[in-house]
Amino acid sequence: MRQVVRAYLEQAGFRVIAVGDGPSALHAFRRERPDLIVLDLMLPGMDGFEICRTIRRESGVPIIILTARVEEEDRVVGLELGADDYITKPFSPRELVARVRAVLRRAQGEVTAPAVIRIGDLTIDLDRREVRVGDREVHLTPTEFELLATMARHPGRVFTRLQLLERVQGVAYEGYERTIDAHIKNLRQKIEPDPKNPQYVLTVYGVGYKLREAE
Amino acid sequence: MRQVVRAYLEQAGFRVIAVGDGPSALHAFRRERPDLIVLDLMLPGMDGFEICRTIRRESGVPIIILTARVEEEDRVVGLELGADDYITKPFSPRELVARVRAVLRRAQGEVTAPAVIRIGDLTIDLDRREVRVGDREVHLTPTEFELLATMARHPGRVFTRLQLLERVQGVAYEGYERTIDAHIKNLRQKIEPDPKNPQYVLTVYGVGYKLREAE
DNA sequence: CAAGACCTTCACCGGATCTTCAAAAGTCCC
DNA sequence: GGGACTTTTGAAGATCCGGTGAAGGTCTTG
Repeated sequence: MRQVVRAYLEQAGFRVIAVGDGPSALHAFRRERPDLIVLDLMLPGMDGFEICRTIRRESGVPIIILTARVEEEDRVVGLELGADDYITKPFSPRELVARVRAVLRRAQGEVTAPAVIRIGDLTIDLDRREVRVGDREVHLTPTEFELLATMARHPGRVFTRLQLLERVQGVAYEGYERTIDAHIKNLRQKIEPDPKNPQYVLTVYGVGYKLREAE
Repeated sequence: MRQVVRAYLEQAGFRVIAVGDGPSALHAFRRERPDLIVLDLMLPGMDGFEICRTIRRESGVPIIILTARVEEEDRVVGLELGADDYITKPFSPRELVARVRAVLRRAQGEVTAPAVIRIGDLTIDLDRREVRVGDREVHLTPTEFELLATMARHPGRVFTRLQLLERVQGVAYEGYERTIDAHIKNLRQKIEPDPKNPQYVLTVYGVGYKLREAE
């Protein structure tokens, strides 16, 4: 079994260290600091879950549990102990390799999404909540940022004041539509080179506002 | 089916948007920017793999494929298209929830790469759980360390109090969001040269906190 | 089992931000 | 060019938000 897994993973280009019991596994983990661990729960010498727990206490290394235990309970426990994936035997070696790749892909940095929108000189980073004009960072209030971000997710599309209000203060919007105007004004002061002649936040007369599209 | 999945995920504390066909899925994805997508391959109106591929072109959002197709070939293709996990029917809802958590855990934070993070004079060793300012070691409580470590895994990214709370006391968070403020205050006392003018742990007004990026 | 460490909650304060209004300026269409 | 309507703008008062210190509760550890 161990040899099959090793062979397939090496075939796929990975360097593999294989050991045959729990204590050896812990020891090898501490010595080698692998990029990923495939852990068979049925190792002699130590409860598999216990090994998983111990490793998790010491490190965030990706762990794929491989086992004959098919009980739902075991799967849930394994995943909640911090395993990244849980594969039951019999399994396809090709699938194992694909799962190893998927977990590594995610674990080695492929973080969720850049989430950066660029329009002309304007850069909007949704995760960081940062807005830059050229390379000058501008400070926006929460409402201003939310307004800009809302329009930036659909450049060119027109938003009515009501839509913007809802987005900005939640569905339970109530109150003066014109409040949006005030925020738009402040936003323009901050991001427009010439607030009198907006080139980013455009007015759609009689309807609302929209953000210019990237060219 | 959709309702079952929705019910379980909501029960687990997630906010769910459910749609019933391919084009709606793409549309909802673009509009809502979810943290994770559970994708049924058998949606009407569009090939499931095609949807997966399209989303992957636009974003690194975590995707879990859910399907009745049990062929090894399909699994491998799904995972290689960039899916993070592949679950076949019939599946246990509890397992689905556990897998959603596992993928999110990995995607949202726990990047394995660097165990030591340096930001200015601040050094955070995740494996050793040690923090130094300059070469003075500072003692942090478990909660303080967890807070700092969470933000340090994504310097610059903004975390809401709720996200931090969840991370610090597990998914079953409950209680006062502003508890976080107290920990932040204590953390600042320990690591900031001038706690009144933080240069590491920054407040994002109306949203939460973030850690300064390394320059 | 008791001391100490740690966590949670609360209420108050000052500052940041939001809302509202009315006047001024602009736009549209005949 | 003019009337009706819409948007812009500045300012002021109201509101919201984060920082803080203290008090009490809970968990850990010897």
